[in-house]
This record gives sequence, structure tokens and C-alpha cells, in this order.
Amino acid sequence: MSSDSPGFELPLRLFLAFRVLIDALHDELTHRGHPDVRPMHGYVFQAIGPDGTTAADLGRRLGISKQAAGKTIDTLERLGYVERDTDPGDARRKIVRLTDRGTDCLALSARIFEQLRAEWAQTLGEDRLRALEADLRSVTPAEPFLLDVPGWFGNS
Amino acid sequence: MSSDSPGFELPLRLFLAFRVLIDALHDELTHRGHPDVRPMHGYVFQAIGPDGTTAADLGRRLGISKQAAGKTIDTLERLGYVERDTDPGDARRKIVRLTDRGTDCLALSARIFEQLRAEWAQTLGEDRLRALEADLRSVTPAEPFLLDVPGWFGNS
DNA sequence: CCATTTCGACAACCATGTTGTCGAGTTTAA
DNA sequence: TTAAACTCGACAACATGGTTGTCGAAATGG
Repeated sequence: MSSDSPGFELPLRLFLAFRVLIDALHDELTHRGHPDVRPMHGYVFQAIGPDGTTAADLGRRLGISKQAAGKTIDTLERLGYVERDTDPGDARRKIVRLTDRGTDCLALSARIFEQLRAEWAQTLGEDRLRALEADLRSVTPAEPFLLDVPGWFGNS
Repeated sequence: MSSDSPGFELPLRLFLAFRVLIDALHDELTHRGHPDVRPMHGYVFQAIGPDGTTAADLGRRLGISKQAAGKTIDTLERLGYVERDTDPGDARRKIVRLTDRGTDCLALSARIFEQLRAEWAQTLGEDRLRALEADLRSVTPAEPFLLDVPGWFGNS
């Protein structure tokens, strides 16, 4: 049936490849002291950045409401990955910053991703992998962020 | 910072490429009379298959509970894409089948995916695209389904 | 100085998943 | 053949994570 057509296979393989990487990352993170981080948290960490941000700004960057961003921050604060700090220059704002644990997790994720990429390079060959990355770059928008995954895929 | 490392870029590009295809598909589906189908519905249609299935079985195939599968079926039934039929051979079961509209949508999706793949082939070259598909196949599990996307990515 | 904007908090709501329970029907095995 | 075990779909209760709307406090700009 139609599910065997190459057109149907391509998006499926792209998603599965993404998922293989993310699952491997989080298996490894779990074994190295970060069992509670969820796939999207890594991208939240990157969106927060080294200088911190605010709930409203984080929501803008992630494409969700500031309230939803606030709830995510609540969760990460409870897990010890971020901390809120009052902005001395603007009494309305509360700066969200990565804690040491958050920074560690982000750096560890980077190392694990490098390792996973190295494994792919061994399987595919470095040239093929570089070609794959170049091809993906040429069919995707340059602008990175905006991971509103939950909801986007959802049922109705 | 670390977000520029190739290890970080690879999963992001894979996801963006997936998303580019899915968004293009649903833009086109919207313009061709199917504005209400959501990204995951296409995979539900494929999981239902030409012979139909039951709510419990659909849940098993999609990796969600039978109750969640039942709610998805409710939605698709309301939209006119599937219909429930009592199984003459087993009074407990209700067979879920694609309606003509559901079958049309699935066939249309296949045509649109083929068209999108053709566009990529024009951008990348047919050989490069075939290489990309082959490489993705060699880093992903052979077994296809199990799209429990919503939830899997989620916050906590 | 006052109008507008922006921030974070709170409440209400909705969508979509989860378990648990249940009665009805089927299957299996003593 | 009958009783136990299983499976199906439905219903209820709940958790999560998103949404909008409102609000007071603080900043900003005419």
C-alpha cells in the first residue's frame, strides 16, 4: 500500500533519526545523573543561554505563552536546573539563569551529541555524514529555534 | 557556545527537515479540502489500514492506551474520516474503517509527499537524495511505527 | 504627569493523555 | 459443559501542559 512509497518513508525516517539521537542522549543523561530532564529541556537550556532570560522572553523564543514558559521554569527550578533572580535594573523582571547543575547538563549533552555524531560518522563515513548535514541544511530554514513540538503534532 | 557544535546541529536539522515536510503537506491538504487533519492523523490512517482495526489494537500500534486511541477515533469520526462498524463475528469489537473521505485524504497525502520528495530531488539531486535516504535507513531501526510523539517530548 | 506598555502572578478553562473499574462477550481448559 | 481468565469498549477521575483573561506593579514615552 501507499505507506511503502518513498514519499511516505522520507519524513518517517527523518523523525526516527531525530528520535534515535534524542533517546540515546537521554539514556546516557539518565545514567550520568540527570534522569529527570525531558527532551525539550535541552532546547530550553539553550534558549535560556549563558546570560539568562525572563519568562516572557523565553516564551517568545520557544513560541509558547509566557504562562506556559513560566510553568516550564517552575518545573526546572524544582529540579534544580535553573534559578530565578530579581533584576536589579527592572523590578518587574525576574532573570532566569542556569544553575551549575543546568550548565553541567548542557555541557554533558553537548559531549554526548558529539559522541553520537562520531558513531554515525563511523557507520556512514565522515564524508557521507557531512553530505547529509549539508543536504539537510539546504532544505531547512536557516533560522534555528521555535520548538513548539507538543501541540503542533497533537490530535485536534 | 555549545549550540553551534555539529553534534547539536544534527538532531535539530533532522527535526526541522521533518517539520518542513509535514508543514508543507498540511498546507497543501488545507488548500485541497482537508483543513482539519492534524500531522499525527496521517499516521493514524496508515495504522488503521485498508482492512480496519479496533480501538484497542490501534492503541497498541500507536503506543498509547486504548482509551486515548478511542478519543482519537472519536475525533476522526466526528470529522468524517473514519466510521465504526460492529464486528459480526465478535460482539465486543467495533471495527474502525476509513471512510471514502479518509481514503481520499490518505491517497492525497501520498501524492503530496511524492511531489515534495520530487522537489527535494531537484534541490539536492536524485543521487544525493537517495544517499540521504539510504543513510537514514542505516541509522534507524527497520521497524516503522510507534509514533507516541505527543508526550514523549513533553515538559515533565 | 499621565497613558501605554510590559512584567509576573493568578484563575479558569481546555485538550489529551493516564489509570482504574465495570459489564458484556469470547476463549480456554478442567 | 461449565467456570475461570481474558479482551473489548465505555465511563469516571485525575494529571499535565497548554491556552486566554485579568490584575497590580513597574517602566517608558509623549
